[in-house]
Amino acid sequence: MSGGHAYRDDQMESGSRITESNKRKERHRDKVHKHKDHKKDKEREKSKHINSHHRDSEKKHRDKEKESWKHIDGSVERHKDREKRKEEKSKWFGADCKQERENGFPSPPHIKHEFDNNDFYHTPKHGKPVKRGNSDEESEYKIKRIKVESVKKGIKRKQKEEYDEGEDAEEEEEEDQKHKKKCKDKKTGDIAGKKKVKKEPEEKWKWWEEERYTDGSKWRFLEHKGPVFAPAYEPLPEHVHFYYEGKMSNLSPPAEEVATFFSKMLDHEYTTKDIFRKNFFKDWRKEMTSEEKSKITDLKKCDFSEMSQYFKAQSEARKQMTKEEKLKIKEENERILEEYGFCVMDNHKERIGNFRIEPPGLFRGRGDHPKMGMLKRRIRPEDVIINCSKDSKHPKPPPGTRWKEVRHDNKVTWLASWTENIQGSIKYIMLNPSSRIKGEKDWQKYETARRLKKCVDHIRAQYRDDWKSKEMRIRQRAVALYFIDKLALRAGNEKEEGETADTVGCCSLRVEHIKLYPELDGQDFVVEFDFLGKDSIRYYNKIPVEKRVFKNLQLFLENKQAEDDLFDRLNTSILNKHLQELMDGLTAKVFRTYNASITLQQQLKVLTSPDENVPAKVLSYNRANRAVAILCNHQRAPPKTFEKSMQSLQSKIDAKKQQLFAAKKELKVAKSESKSLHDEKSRKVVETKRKAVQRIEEQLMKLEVQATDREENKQIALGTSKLNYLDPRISVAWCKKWSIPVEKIYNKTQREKFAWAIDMADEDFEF
DNA sequence: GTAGCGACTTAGTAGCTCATGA
DNA sequence: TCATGAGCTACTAAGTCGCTAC
Repeated sequence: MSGGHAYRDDQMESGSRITESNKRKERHRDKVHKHKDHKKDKEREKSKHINSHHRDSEKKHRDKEKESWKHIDGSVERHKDREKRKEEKSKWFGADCKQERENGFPSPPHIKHEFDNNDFYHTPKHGKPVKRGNSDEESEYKIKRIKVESVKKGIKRKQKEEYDEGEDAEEEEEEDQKHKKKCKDKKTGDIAGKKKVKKEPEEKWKWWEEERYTDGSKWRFLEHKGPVFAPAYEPLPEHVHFYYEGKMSNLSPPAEEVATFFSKMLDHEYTTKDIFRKNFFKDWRKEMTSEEKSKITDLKKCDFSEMSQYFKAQSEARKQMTKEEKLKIKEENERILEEYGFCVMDNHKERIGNFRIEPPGLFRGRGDHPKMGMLKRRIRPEDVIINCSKDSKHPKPPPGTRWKEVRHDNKVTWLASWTENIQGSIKYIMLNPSSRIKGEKDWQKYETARRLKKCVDHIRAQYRDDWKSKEMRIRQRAVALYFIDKLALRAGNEKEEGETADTVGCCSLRVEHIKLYPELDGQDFVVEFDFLGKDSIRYYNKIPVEKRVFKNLQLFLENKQAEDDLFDRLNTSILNKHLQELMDGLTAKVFRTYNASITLQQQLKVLTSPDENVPAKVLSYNRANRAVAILCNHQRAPPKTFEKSMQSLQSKIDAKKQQLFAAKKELKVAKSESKSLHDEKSRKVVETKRKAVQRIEEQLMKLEVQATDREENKQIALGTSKLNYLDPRISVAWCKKWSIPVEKIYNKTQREKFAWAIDMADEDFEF
């Protein structure tokens, strides 16, 4: 890794989402001259040569890799299997429909038995031992498997640990009993099945051992129940009022609904912001009757406090609900999850990520978003496009409504979509990260990053060479790439002005975002970055760069105003096109993935010491993770209760220290007693006291480690890098190498997402 | 080449849940 | 049993990037 990725404590100190008005002058976005000499420009022969040479080796590698994919692809076999599946499907369609009702999905025939490898999803590695009885029993068992899986994935997700076998046997039995009631016959079969479920751990579908589609399609069969819509607006009770100029006023239901959105946010900083208030008021007025419009003309004269109090009381009442009431709500949510939270994709029941349509409300843009406070309108079935397979049972729209469209596009992964009214962008209903479709993509992402590892030295050599190019566009590209590589900056697409907050990435950096220091704090050629990145999170960093980079930056800044683009002859499209030429599938964001993962791997090697115990090793892991989070600038607002929780942890530590002191004293006394008495009883007392001291020391150490970890994590978010940038196989390999339970670093959801890595990585895995 | 769109990933946080300790 | 707070999940905004039409 060139240059290394320096930790930036100063950045963390000052880093925060910037909300101050970062107004800038009308930006000079005119890039008339940008790339005007592009056609005339030709790549230097040398660079061409390097490129072509590199491309050759890349291609070889690519072909090799494609081959390896092909190996598990087996497209010919897939074709055969498809035929087979057709037959099976028609056979199933003729089958009785009882099962439809029983498992809650209308087309169980398509749900693949987890043991069945006789389908177009062919499992080459392990022919699973399947006990097959007569056909009746088999179909019975199929239903059972599906039910058990759904119960585990859905209702019991939170209570059950996937590696815990025996613990939840009672609950499992209960669920099994429920299921037994649903299945209408064959007592013997049920009992046999029940025993089986109790004894065998859940069989997870190992999609990573199966074929992938190579024709660009994402699925063959897709069936789901459609999205869940936001509940209809419930008007306020009679005694809750809105006041205008101190006078009670009744609002029409549409106006009242929008008013409730504002009143619910009254305690939030948003409602103090001018843009928010202005946008809200403008959109609110659109919902008013003409009478209301003429009456309510000034937001300052509006009093929402009674409404606000009502919602607070409601929220409080929810908290005070009895156990039974809470349980009832929980059960209802579980029922909805069970009904709408899953789909059937290519014979497997898969969890949907977000099956609820976003409810109406006020838009909460981040940073200085010009559209904050605008009304996010209610989405109706008529706005929603459903995507499913032709041969599936299509989801039904709510009574009296219709879908905007039902389409059957298997080149995409979404199940439903609609266009939101704030930015006009499309929103999707997609699968959960634990699904095959997301997992495959994730795995592929890390494989691309690993390919970059093989050619990164060459790419670095080339961009260093390009710093000397005669062409400005090439120099700019090379310097930008250096920043993306060294500092893990995002690509930085251009954004439509006035539509979103003013944030930038590498390619869209402006002159005002950097400062050059020929010498600073004893270091030469320092560049200071200060800009708002994604989500308006501040990026602040002072970094010494190579002389040539520094000189180039000086050149790029010549004759430019603060609001001008630093890289005026570069955009993400040009950069990615160039990267694509260097390596197939290479884009700017691959560098982030690569540098994050390689940093984790290196840091784990450096920080893990073999003699440490498990908590200390986990602390080392978190520190390695933290190094990546700092590199990627993943910040968070310090938790509101941070100081308090640190204080309470510190008092626990103090108490433990006192306890240890006392225990040591007792041990000393016991030792001297034992010395004088020389009997078995006193020796036993010494042993007990010694063990007590040891136990307390361990407890103290755990607390201290916890405190260190928490303190270091104050403003850093580890989750984002863990979920999106760190190849999970590195973490799994580390766990295996040091015998750390994987549960120590991944929670249940994360283990589900990374099931592929947990299964496939051994301790020797190298990124 | 570029603007716009569509599909997807990446991102921080509000609010809920559940474990823990008094 | 209850209060508290840490951890987790759901939510949805905000990015990236490829494709298409002009």
